[in-house]
Order: sequence, then C-alpha cells, then structure tokens
Amino acid sequence: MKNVTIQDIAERAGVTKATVSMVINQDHRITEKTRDKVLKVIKEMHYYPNPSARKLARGKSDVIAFVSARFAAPFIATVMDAFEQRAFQMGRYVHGIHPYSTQHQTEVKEELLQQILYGRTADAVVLVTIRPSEKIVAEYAERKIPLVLLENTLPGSHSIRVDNVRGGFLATEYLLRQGRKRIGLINGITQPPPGVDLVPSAMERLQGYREALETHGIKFDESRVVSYGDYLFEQGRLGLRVLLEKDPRLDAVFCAAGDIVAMGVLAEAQARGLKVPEDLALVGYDDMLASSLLKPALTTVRQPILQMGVSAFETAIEAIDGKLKEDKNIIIQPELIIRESA
Amino acid sequence: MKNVTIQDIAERAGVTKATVSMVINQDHRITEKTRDKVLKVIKEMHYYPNPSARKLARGKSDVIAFVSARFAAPFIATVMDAFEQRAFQMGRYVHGIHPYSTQHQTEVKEELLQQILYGRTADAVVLVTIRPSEKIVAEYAERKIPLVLLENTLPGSHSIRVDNVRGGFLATEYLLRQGRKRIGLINGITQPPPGVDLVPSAMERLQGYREALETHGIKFDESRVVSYGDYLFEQGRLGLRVLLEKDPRLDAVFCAAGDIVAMGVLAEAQARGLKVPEDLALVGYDDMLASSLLKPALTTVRQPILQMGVSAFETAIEAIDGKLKEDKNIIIQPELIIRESA
DNA sequence: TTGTACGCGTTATCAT
DNA sequence: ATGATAACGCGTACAA
Repeated sequence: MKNVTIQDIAERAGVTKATVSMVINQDHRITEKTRDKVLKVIKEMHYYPNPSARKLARGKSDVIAFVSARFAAPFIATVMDAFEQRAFQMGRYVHGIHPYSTQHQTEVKEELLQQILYGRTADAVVLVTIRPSEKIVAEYAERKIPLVLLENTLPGSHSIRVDNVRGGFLATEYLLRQGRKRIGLINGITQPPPGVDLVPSAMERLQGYREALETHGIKFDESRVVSYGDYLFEQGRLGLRVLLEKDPRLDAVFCAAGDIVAMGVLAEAQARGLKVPEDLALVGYDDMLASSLLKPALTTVRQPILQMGVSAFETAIEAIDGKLKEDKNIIIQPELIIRESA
Repeated sequence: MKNVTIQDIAERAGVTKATVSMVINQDHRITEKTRDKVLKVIKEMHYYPNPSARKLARGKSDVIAFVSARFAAPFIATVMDAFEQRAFQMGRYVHGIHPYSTQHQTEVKEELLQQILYGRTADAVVLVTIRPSEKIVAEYAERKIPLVLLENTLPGSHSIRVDNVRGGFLATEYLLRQGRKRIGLINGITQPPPGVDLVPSAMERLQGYREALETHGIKFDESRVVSYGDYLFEQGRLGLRVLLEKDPRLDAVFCAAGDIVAMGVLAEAQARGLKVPEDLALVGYDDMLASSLLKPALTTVRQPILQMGVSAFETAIEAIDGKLKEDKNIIIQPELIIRESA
C-alpha cells in the first residue's frame, strides 16, 4: 500500500539509512553479515530505490538520451535497437536508454535539448540524423555532457558517420559503368526551408553523384535532381514522374532518398510499362529487408546500421567514463549491393 | 557552470521558492506582475526545473512507460510512433514517453515491471505484445497504476486488441473459397518453452484457422501446422520446406506469422519452381509496406496498427485521469487485403 | 505570498 | 575497519 522507502528497510534491519544505501551501492566498508541481513530485508519488503530521489541526490542520471525525429523510420528503429542491444550486452544503462523524438520540428529539438541539459536528465545524448545548433553544442561542452552524433559531425562532439559521398559515388559510378548516361537523382532535401532541419547526408550523396559524373566526363545537370523532405513510397512515384517529364529518355535513377522511395520509383516505372533494369536502371539506398525480395531485386547501397548503433553506444560509454580526450569521429564505409534492378 | 535552481530564481526575482513554483505550475493566485517578473528571470537564467526533484516532490512522474520486446520490429516501431504522435497532438506527456525493451526475456520483463512500479517511475504502463503475470497485475492494481495491454487481455487491466481469431478465419476462409483444400499454417509459438513468453495472438489465429476449416467441413490436421518463435524470413523458407515434406500436395499456406515470414515462403516456393498462386496460394499477416510491392503482390491480413497506437495512448490518458471505472477493452477488426498471391 | 516541513536517497564527517 | 549522524539536492504543498 504505502511505498517502501529506504527508511523502512533501515528500521526493519536495525541499521540506518546510510548503511542500507551503502549496501545497495556496494560500498566496501560493510560486513558480509550486515549486508546479507539488509539484502534479505530488501527482498522481503520488495524495496526498489526511488530513481528520482537517487538522481536528485547524486546529480548523475543513469540515463542516455537517444534523440531522433521519428521512431518508426526503419533506419532509426534499427539503430536504436542495436544501441540497446549493446547496452544489454555490456550490462550498462540497461533500462537507462530514453528515446525521444522531435517530430522533425527544429523548435521541439532545441527545447528538448535544453531541457535534457539543464534538467540534468541524461549522462550523454545521442542524436540520430539531427543537428544541434552550435550554441547547444557549446552549452553541452560547458556542462561536460557528451554528445554523440549519428550522420553528422560538429566540433565539440563525437560522431559516427557513413561515408555518404562515397555511397553516392559508388552508386552513380556503377550506373555509368553499365553504360547509363541520363541518370536521375532522387534525394533528400539539400536546402531546407526554415524550421526544417538540414540532413547533411543528402548533400553528401549529391556530391558523390556529381563526382562520379565528373569522373566520367558528364556534366552535372540540375534538372536531373529532385529533392523531398519525406522518404516515402509516394515520393518515389512522384519523383520518377517529374524526372520523366523533364526528360523522357531518362535511363537510370539513383534513389539516394532510400529504398522505400526506390520502391515507389519501381512501382511507377512498372505502371508505365518501363522495364527495370532494361529501360530504366535503379539503384536505391539503405538495403532494407524487403529490398532483396522485390522483383527485380533492388541494387542498393547498404548502410551498416547495426554497426552504427553499436559504435554509438560504445562511444557514449567511453565519453561518459571520461576516456575520450578529444572528439572521436568514426566513419563507416557503405557497400554497394548489386542485384537485379541495375 | 553551476546549476540554476529554483532558489536562484527566487532570489533574483525577489520572491520565494514557493512563488516561483506557483508561477511554473500556473497557479492562478499570483499577480500578473510578479508572474511576468519571475518568468523574465527564468528566461534570463535559463532555468529548467529539475525533473527528478519535481517527481520526488509530487509522487507523479509525468511519464508513461511503453514496454515492448524489441524496438526494431516494424509492428512495434509503428505502434510506438503512432502512440507518440498522439501525445504530441494532445499536448500531454510530450517528452514523457519512455520506451523500454525486455529483449524477449521473461525475467527482464518481471524485473522491469517491478522496478517501474515500486520505483514510481510511470503514471501508466503500456505493454505491447507482452503479458504480465497476474501477480504483477494485482500489484499494479493495488498501487493504482493503470496497465494498458496491446495484443493481450487480463482482468484488471485495459486492452487494445485486434480480433486475431477473425483474422485467422478471414484468411483461411478466403483460401477455402478459392477451392484450396490442403492449407498449411505457419504460425507463432502456441506452446512456449519456459522462459519465453506466450504470444496469445498465435493461439487465436490458429483458432480462426480451425474454425474456418470446420465451417467448410474439413478436419483439422496438426501436421499442417508449424510454429516458430522468431518471425524472420528464414522461418518462412524453413516452414514451407517442412510443410511440403509432410505433404507435397500442399496447395496453400496461411502465414499467420506475418508478412516477413511470408516473404520467405514466397522465396522458397519460387526457388522450387512453384507458381504462386497457381500451384501454391499464399496469404500473409500484417500488410507491411513491402507486401504490396512483391511479385506476386501479397494477399494479407491488415492490422490497423496506427489505430492501435492511438487508442492505446487515449486509453492510458483516460485511465490516468481516473475516467475509467472499469476495464476498457477495445477490439479492432482486421481486414483481408486481396492482391495477387491468393 | 511566504515560511517550512516533506519526499527519498547519497555522501562527507564523525565515533567506536 | 564499520557504521551512525546529519547535511544536502530541488521542488511541492500546506499552514499561516
């Protein structure tokens, strides 16, 4: 009925709160005897320390905040899962990972990060695909709360990134090698409207695309590029329509916006009677589970997502433990998975 | 550097902590004048109340715990997303949703639920596909922390469920109507080994399958059923192999274990040169994004996942607000989506 | 509005 | 070496 507190345990065990606390926190200066006695009472009375009181008392929170735009995006869900998996393996922060989402709103993000920082809610913050303002980074640095960025880099914070320039390059170059000349690009937004966050990976993939074209002596043509803020199936259908309208002779699409969007491209192509890859070659990005199951199976750039989650967790732990004197920047290489669509 | 506390604000604004607290909590009995003054200081000094202190002081936590086995499962990620979406819309518990995962381990689950309960960490707990022990339910009831179950029901807690019996029935009956007689079932585990949790939906889909057979005068044959604990692509391949070994004349498969598994079935069928649906009709479960993109497009039972998340959130809020005198049990009807595979 | 006890652990200091 | 005492962390809420 009433909540069991440390005081109750102390009384029942005939010691003081301090002793109970020490038992819980494995302080060495207690006898086996008293410890066993106290532990027994704890079990008996179903005592669980109040985490709020605990946090309040010691400033540390035993929490890592994991901030992303939306939970449902496969990329994010997978990273989060790997992150947590690693936590279980290492036995640290096991129930101490707090996912937050910003719903893509810059304002929510800023507010949230302030809140986490000044509310002392987390020992470290992991940001997936979200770019904090420099002001925030500075404030975190001052209070010594480590930031770990995924898909971003900023001085003053650690980062885990996939080499997106290379990803864009690999995909485009492969298409060129297959003899394609008119390669459309469906991408994320590279010039975000106010209030929407920039996703640098889109810029980088664009750059890779350009570099590959240049390497092969083909001039970059802006009319071959479309950008969308959402990464949905419908964007793929729409994107292909737009690209074909600009040039019906389009012979390939690199869908840097991801495999879901690529699926939309595929559907639209098929609806128009275009054969993939014969009439239109298609390369996606991400390599989701379903990508290999499509007909034709999707050629795509694979992101080592699990590894990103694992590295993010390990980096966060190292930072929390004070083992990182400088920014740690991990770059993971993507891989082109060649299947049937190109 | 040092943390800004309510005390600092009070001093700077020339009032007491109590006043500041009232301002923050929108208590009406304070003058506009003092309120504005206090708010100004709060802004200036970047004051954010310490959530731990706050929770400690008032027993309420402003948190809803959202407990599932794994984050990455598409079903779970989608529910979680809808859940959070609704929170944003309603402006309640906006950053107060704490996802936890149990990694499928019963022990972890029990421990976690105890911790949440006795640690007073949440105002309500939502459990996705996870069944708490009756003991836990009783303990939650006693402490008046509402439980909301998804895909489960237990007296003493609220529930949101999809009518799985009906889902199983719809799929099987449709296959029977198409003239199929030898219908295999690939399902989740209905008799879990110790330490692994029961997923009742598997039982229910099995029941729907049986009922449909009986309705059409076909005897249930246990050798047509295989069960797996994981819902992976590989299970689909394996499942079909096993079923065909038992009866090579199999003419249909209802893959109640979900569309990912169904994709495995499809791949295996195609690898064996079986035409779908001519030689083998296939019905899945879930209706994922990719399901409509396969060749042949997958006929499947659609789960109204978004709606489940929304209902779960609303139910949690109602329960927290004390508006539910009795258990609320919502049942959502699934829908058979007919495409090409059957 | 203010003063202040309270919620619950942690930890520095002190006694044995 | 063990354990007790007491102050502390930060808001909330009730009596005055």
